[in-house]
Amino acid sequence: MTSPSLLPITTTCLYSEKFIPYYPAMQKTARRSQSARPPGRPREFDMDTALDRAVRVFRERGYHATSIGDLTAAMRLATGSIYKAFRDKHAVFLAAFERYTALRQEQTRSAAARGANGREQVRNVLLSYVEHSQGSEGRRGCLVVGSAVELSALDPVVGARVNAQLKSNESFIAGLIREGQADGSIPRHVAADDTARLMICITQGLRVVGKARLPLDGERLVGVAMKLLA
Amino acid sequence: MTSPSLLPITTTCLYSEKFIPYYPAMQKTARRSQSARPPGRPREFDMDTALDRAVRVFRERGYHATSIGDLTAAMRLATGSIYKAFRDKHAVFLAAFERYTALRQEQTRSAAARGANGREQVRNVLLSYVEHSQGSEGRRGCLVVGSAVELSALDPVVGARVNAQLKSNESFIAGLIREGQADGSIPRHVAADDTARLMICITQGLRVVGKARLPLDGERLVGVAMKLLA
DNA sequence: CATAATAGGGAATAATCATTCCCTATACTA
DNA sequence: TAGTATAGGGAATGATTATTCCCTATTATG
Repeated sequence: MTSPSLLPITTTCLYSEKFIPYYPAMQKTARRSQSARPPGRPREFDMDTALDRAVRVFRERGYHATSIGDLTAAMRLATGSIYKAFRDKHAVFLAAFERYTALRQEQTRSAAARGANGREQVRNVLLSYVEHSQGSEGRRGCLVVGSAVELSALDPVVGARVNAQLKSNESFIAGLIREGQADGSIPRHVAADDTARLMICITQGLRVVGKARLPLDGERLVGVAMKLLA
Repeated sequence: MTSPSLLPITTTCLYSEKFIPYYPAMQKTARRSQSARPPGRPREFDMDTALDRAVRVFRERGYHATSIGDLTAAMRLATGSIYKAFRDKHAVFLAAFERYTALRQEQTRSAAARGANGREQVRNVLLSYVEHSQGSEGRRGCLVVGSAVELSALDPVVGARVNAQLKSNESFIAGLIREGQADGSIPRHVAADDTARLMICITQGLRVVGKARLPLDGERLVGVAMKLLA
């Protein structure tokens, strides 16, 4: 969100050597504009917008079925330009993954924030997941689930990222449960960690089921799921 | 299981024109051995064993990342032989999918059968899913989940199969819940269909989480999940 | 026993893919 | 204003892919 996405596409690969936090490009361009000559045609390119479009393609087609041609079309960047901004296809994917998780995390946190107490916050998170797993958005799929299934086992870099993301989501939910126990909206005897892990299974499962076009009724499903907090 | 897997690899593509139930090869070879001349070298090939090996590769690598080379190595069949037995890679995948779901269905039903009443049967099904989602078996992944995520959206044939499989699993669980309500082990007020759909989400989510190498404790997770039948 | 038919294999092919290379138009510097 | 560095583009490349084609060893039949 608060990222400097307006950047020129440099000659040396910008994104992802070891994939430093968000955009290592920042430091690089900053450093260059001091010491060396300024660039030729800085036609301010919105890399976040391009990445959003890459996210969309990767969500729909997965990693292997997405060709560089698909990416050039979606990102509106020529082949050479993609390879100047990213080391390779894998680096584009990693940047898209990072972008996707950042956006999703924000959506989930803000859904939680709309709840008055811990219980309501968990409920809102689950409802948000159902909504995102439904309809056209659901059919587009989740990049975390997609990466877990398609790449996790054979790509250690993606595997680690998926694992970290799931753990982060899980501890977020566990935190909400503990909040609920503190504010009295969730009984003390609820096992926060086990329940959070099961809820992560539910959220990830919702994405699978939504992608397979089974209809999902938020009120009904979450109504049943809230029994887990009884 | 009860399928005639010992078959020669015929000249005309055996499996999957429109993918007739299990092995259309049966009728074909039978018909030929009557009218025309008998074959050259019928070195009884166990196609089910070959398919099991294909299943393994597809589960580990997914569809797109599995090359014909991977399949020849795994199935111990030369390129030409694969293309004599199947129309194309897609047909191999469909046959592997069918084989996988048949085996899994059997495992799930027999897990359920070990329960004394409806409640115990649901419990056993969930426990069975956790076990299969764990460890090396879990990391190998589920072909239904993999197909849902990687192919469902763009491949209508696979999409329909995945959808049907999920619905079948769901109605199996709904049936168990209703049995439990009949035998008194599950309260009447439990919404069978909604609960079954949520449980399908749990099972599919377990496969995602298991593939991402999060540890899964069967007793704890299922213990929490059984609250859904309260 | 000779013959014909074909199962199974693997080299050849054609398409597609990721990646590299180089060109051109631009805009800042000197 | 002339010079130059380079952003962005797109053709060329080499690797990999799915698929086809054809060869060979085998065996039931006449």
